[in-house]
Amino acid sequence: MASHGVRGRSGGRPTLEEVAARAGVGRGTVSRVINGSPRVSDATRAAVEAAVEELGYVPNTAARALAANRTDAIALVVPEPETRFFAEPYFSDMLKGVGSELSETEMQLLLIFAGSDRERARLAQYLAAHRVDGVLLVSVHADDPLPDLLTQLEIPAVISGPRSAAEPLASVDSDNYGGARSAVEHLLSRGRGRIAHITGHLAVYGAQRRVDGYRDALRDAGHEVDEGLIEPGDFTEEGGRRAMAELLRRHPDVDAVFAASDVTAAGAGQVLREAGRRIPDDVALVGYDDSAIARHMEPPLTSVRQPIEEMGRAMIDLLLAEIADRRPVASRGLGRHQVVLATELVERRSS
Amino acid sequence: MASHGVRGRSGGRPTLEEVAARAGVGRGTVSRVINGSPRVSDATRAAVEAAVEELGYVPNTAARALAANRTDAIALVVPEPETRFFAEPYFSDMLKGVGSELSETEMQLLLIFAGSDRERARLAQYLAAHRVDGVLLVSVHADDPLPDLLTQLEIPAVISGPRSAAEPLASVDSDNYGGARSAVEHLLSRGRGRIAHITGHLAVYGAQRRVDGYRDALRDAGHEVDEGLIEPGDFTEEGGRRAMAELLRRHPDVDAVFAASDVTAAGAGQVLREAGRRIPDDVALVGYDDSAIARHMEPPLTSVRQPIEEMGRAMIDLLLAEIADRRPVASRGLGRHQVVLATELVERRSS
DNA sequence: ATCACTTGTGGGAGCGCTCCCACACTACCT
DNA sequence: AGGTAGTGTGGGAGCGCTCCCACAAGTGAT
Repeated sequence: MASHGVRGRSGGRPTLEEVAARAGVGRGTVSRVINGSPRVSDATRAAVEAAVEELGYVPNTAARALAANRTDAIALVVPEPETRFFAEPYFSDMLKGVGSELSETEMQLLLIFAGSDRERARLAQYLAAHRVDGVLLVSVHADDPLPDLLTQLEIPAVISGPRSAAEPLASVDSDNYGGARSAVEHLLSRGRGRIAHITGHLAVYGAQRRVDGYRDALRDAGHEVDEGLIEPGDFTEEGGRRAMAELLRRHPDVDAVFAASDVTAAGAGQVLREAGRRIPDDVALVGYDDSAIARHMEPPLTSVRQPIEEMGRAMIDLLLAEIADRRPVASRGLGRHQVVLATELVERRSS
Repeated sequence: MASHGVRGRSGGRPTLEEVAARAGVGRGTVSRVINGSPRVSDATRAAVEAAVEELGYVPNTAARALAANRTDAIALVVPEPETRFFAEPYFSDMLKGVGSELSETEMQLLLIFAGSDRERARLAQYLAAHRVDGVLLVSVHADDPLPDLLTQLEIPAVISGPRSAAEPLASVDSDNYGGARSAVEHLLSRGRGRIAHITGHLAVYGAQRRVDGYRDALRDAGHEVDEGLIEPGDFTEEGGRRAMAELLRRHPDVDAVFAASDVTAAGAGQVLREAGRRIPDDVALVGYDDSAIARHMEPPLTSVRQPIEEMGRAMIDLLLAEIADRRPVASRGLGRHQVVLATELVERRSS
């Protein structure tokens, strides 16, 4: 029976109640000050803040989470193994943007890898326990069940790269269509007339939009689109090699190639060189992503850059808005839930 | 599949109490089953498990954290900016080891960067709120206040790379002394007699131990140690260049160099080449870390490899033990709190 | 003077768990 | 017969917050 009377006062960390006693106010008032409510007089606020300072009070997150039913944490879910995460600068930039935007807030960021089946099962459990207020989904494949799981659990989520034009989740993307256009227009302005396109994996919506941009750029410049010059790839280096070989076989007169990714362009470049074509003299080459590989290729690769860091920031903005919105459950307006950011063509010696 | 809505009062997630009602037992019994207590009869356990399944019950982490005063989360604190984190394979390997070991448990891993002052302030706040049960500290500088903060807050912590021989925190390290010895012994066995050492930053304990290993290997082989052949560096490439230039000036007869890191070795290699020395013909070169750069140098660099992934696993093991230990507060035995893992010399063409 | 607001404040009632004490029951001694 | 363990089990008492209702005191219109 003596066990509790002592414990609170002398023992561990100070509680709200102790701060209240010290400041000579009620528990509710301290809570209001801590949470920045405007309905507190200046004098009271000062008294409470002094007590907080003196006692070194730090709110107990668990208690807050339990009472308020929120966690003040969001997760960045990477449906890839750690290895790829570290290999691709995409994630590093994204994380930088997300981190910088989040540092303005009280929110905590969790990084969760869901590459293996086991990790995915763990993630599902984690989400079911509602241990985060929202989720950032990057690099999601079209058939991934994760987005639907999130919808079902009613967890706010933002996806980078919508899965289709009708993506129900809030999303942030770069302007794939415009980026592709700028690449093709650049090649046209350099006097190239037989411009081929090696696509990305066409199950990815962004890859489709790049094809659309390619077609429209040609059409608007008065060229007719030769569908034979569009060769399907899959974003990989090997895919680039295969597609380029096929293009050279069917269309030996090709004088420019726009590849849907830098690594694809790298693969295409190898095949071109092996076939004795000089870059850019015989065939101009343009990639996409402006990754490190673009700068290190020989010759350095012209490429379409996406503002990845900015995309990370935009995702956070959307997600925080979504989380704040979740009170009026009915009013899920289809407002500004899709953000598209402009790309930029970085010209180098390959074109 | 039928989620709930029948028994649940107002549509939220099922609670312990609801599971108890469904299984026809008391709240305490369900808690015991959930937490794997052995003091439950098989029949009761089965009934509870069935109810959990039917209701799709998932424990509320916040409530658990509040009642039990633990979070089931640990943090991996990286006192570096994100950029370096991604640049160095060290962290990637470490994270892999940590993640794999942790996936056996219910623990959640948080990745926290504390490169800037602002991030550090945030981290301090975070730790003061006791939002994690323990902390993994990697790549800590000797004068970092973080370890002491953790001690003061009584948060279990494990450090990679002790700050001194008297490191009070539990620590995991690779055998810097033995690694250095093996490098020097290898050079001796290749018939080299004038072996120089470019050190790491000597404020780092591990760098000192490598110097010790260098000295003892020579001494034990019957050579006398020429202190002039020990040139201070700082783990960087530029430091390697500077130190090598100095060595060549003072000791033109040097026929082997053991550098405290691969990048240092790379810097030294440049200077050697510029001075017209061939590697390994005129001067043999050995690095430390066995990083990607070692494989990509010309000629490929012999290097001492540290088992980083395994170090990550060992850190988790130590930390979990420390966390489990914290109940008998008095019995802070100075048991096996220091783990040292063996290194391995990877021989390549530079020696 | 009354009424109707507004502003600031105190504190009760939970949130969903874990901990632990009390209480059956059983089994096996004396 | 009574004692003395040991095993399962139920449920009270919190953990430290937020939410919200009640209420005092002030302000202005009637």
